[in-house]
Amino acid sequence: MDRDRPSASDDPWAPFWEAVVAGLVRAGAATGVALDTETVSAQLDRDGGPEGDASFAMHRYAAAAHRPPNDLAASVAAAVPPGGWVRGVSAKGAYVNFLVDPARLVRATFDRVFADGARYGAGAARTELACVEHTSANPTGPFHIGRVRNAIIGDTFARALAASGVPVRRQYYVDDMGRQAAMITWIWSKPRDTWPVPIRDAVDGKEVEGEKPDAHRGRPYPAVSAYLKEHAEAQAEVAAIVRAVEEGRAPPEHRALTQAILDGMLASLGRLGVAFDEFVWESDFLADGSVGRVLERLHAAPHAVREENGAWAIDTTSYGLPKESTRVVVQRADGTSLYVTRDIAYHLQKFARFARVIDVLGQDHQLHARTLGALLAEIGEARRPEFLIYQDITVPEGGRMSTRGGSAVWLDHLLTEAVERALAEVRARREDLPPDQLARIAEAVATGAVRFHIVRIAPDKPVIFRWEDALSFEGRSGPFVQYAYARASSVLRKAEVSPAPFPYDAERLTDPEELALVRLVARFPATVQYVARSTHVHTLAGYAHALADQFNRFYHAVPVLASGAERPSRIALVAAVRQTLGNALDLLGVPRLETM
RNA sequence: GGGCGCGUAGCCUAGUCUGGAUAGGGCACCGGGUUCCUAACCCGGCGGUCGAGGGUUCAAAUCCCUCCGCGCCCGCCA
Repeated sequence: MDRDRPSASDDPWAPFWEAVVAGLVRAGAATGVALDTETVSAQLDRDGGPEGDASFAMHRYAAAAHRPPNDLAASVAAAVPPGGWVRGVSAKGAYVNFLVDPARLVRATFDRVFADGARYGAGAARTELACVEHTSANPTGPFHIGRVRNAIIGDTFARALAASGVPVRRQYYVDDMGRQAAMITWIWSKPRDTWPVPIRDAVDGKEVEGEKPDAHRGRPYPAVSAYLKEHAEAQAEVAAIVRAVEEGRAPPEHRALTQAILDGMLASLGRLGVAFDEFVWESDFLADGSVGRVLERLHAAPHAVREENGAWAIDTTSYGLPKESTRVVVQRADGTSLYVTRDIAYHLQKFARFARVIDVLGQDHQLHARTLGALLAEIGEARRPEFLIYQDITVPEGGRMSTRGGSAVWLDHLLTEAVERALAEVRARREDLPPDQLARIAEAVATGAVRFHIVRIAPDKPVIFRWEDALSFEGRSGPFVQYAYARASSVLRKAEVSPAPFPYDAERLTDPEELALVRLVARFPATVQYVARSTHVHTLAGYAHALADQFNRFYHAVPVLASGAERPSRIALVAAVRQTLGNALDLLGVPRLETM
C-alpha cells in the first residue's frame, strides 16, 4: 500500500506520515498497546480534519487493552512527544490527532515545487510502456457528446498515467470494417446525380460552404440507413463492400473516405486537447494474417465447437458469463471473421508491445470485455487488458443520445454555443482587450468548461446532459479554476519578481488560509499517483477545484503585494499555487489562462 | 428472465475499494461584501430518514442479505 504513494522525495507529506507512524508505534510499546508499523500505516487517517492533519482511532484496541478507548487515546497521545515534523499531538474522544509542523511542510513543498516546476507532481520515470486505447468511435460522422465522454476520460487518464511516471501511448482503433463505414463508401462512390432521391433530399440544401469533412461525409448516413432497410439490392451492394474489405480488396476510396471523416472528428477533439499517438486500423489485422492465426488457435481451443453450417464458436460456459451468451461465434459459416475475433488479434499486438494495456469503454461494451477475456484464456493467453468502464451520457427525456431520434447533442454545436457564451462573458468584463485576444480567451474558457464538466463526474455515474449545466462558468467548473490561475498569474506579474526559485521565510506563513493552501499544494503528488492507479479521473477535477477554492479564500483574506515583511513569502506561496494549479489544469486538459 | 452499473437536500455531486469524530462541495434561493493584488470571486443563511427493510459491529452512506426504482447489455452487428 505504501509503495503506491510517492516516495519521500516526491511527496512533501511523506516525512510527516512516517514520523506519525513511528511515534504511534513507539507510544504503543510504551503504553502496552500492540501497534505495529504496517497496521498503523494502514489505519492512519491521512485526510486531515478540524482536529489535525492525521488521526488515529483507538476503539479497536480497547477490548484487548481492557481500557476505555478514550483513556487509551489520552495515554497514547501523551506518550508521543511532539517534535520534528510533528508539531502537536492531542487526544479527542477516542482519537489521537497529529498536527504537522507548518514551517517544515512549507519548506518541503516549496523546494519541491520550485525545483520541479512543470514536473511537480510527476512520479519517478519508469520504463514499461502502457497503452491507453480510447474513443475509437466509428468514423461515420461527427461526434456527439455521448462519445466525447470516452475521449475526455481516456485522455485525462492517459495524462495522469504519464505524469505518474509511466510512458503512455494513446491509441485510436479505427473501425473501417463495419457496415457503417461501408455505407459511407457505398453512397459517396456513386455520382451525386445517381443517388436515390430520398437520400439526395436528406442532404440537399443542408450542406454549408467549407463544412468539416465529418459533417459533410456523414450527412447522408441516417438517410442511407433508412433507405437500405427497404432496398435489398442496395443492401447487397453494401454487403459486397463489407466482403471486399474483409478480403483485402477494399474499394480504393474506402480508406480515404474513412480517413477524411476521421480527420474532421479529430479536429473537434483537438479543440478539447485530445490527441493520439497511434491509429490502428481494424482491417490491417486481416491484411497481415494475424486474424487467420487467431482463428487457427481458436479452432484448436479446448471449448471450440464447429456448428453444422461450418461456423466456429467457443463455449464459454465455464467462464461464468451470463446465461444465454455462453456460445460465442468467432467465425461465420462463410469463413469471415467477427469484431471480437479481430479484437483478439488487436490485443495480442498490444500485449506484444506494452506492459500495461488499458481500454476505455462505455458500459455497453461490458459484456464484450468479459467475452474477450474468456476468449484470450481459450487460446492460452495469460494476459488481460484493464478496462476503464464509464456510464453513458443520457438526455433528460431518458435514453441515450440517438442520431436518428434527433436527441444527439453534437460536440461541434456544444462548442459553438460555449464559445459564444464565453465571448459574451469575457467581452463584458474586459473592454480593454483586443478582439483576437478576446476570441482566444473565449475558446479556452469554452473548451475548458466542457472538458471539466464531463471529467468532474465519477466514470461510474450516469450523466444526464443539460445545456445549462454544460455551459456553466461558475462554481465547480473549469473557468473557476482557470480564473484562480489567472488571478495568481496577475499577482505575480504585478509583483515583478524574477522566476523561481522564489525567496521565502517559512516562519512568515502563519495565517490559517495560507497554511490550508500549503497543505493542499503538498497534496498534489499523492493525488496524481492515486488517479493513475485508481482510474478515478474525477478526483483530479475535485482536487483542482479545492485548490482554486482555497486560493480564492486566501486571496480575499490575506494581502500579498501590500503586505510588509511577509510579502516575499506570500509571493512564493502564490507562485507555488500557480505552478500546481497549472500542472493540474494540464492534466485535466483545461487550458491555462494568464489573464481572463 | 440473467449479468453489470447507479440511487446522497428542489437540482447536480464528493465520500463507498480500505467502516470511525457534527456526511464535504456546487447550482438555485435569501442577506451581505468592490477608495485595496481580476466580483467568472468572497462571507453568512436556508436545505439531508445517504432508495426501503433486515443483519454484522464498540461504530455503517461505506460490509452482508432481501426488496424497490433507473440505465445498459444478453446478434454468424460493431
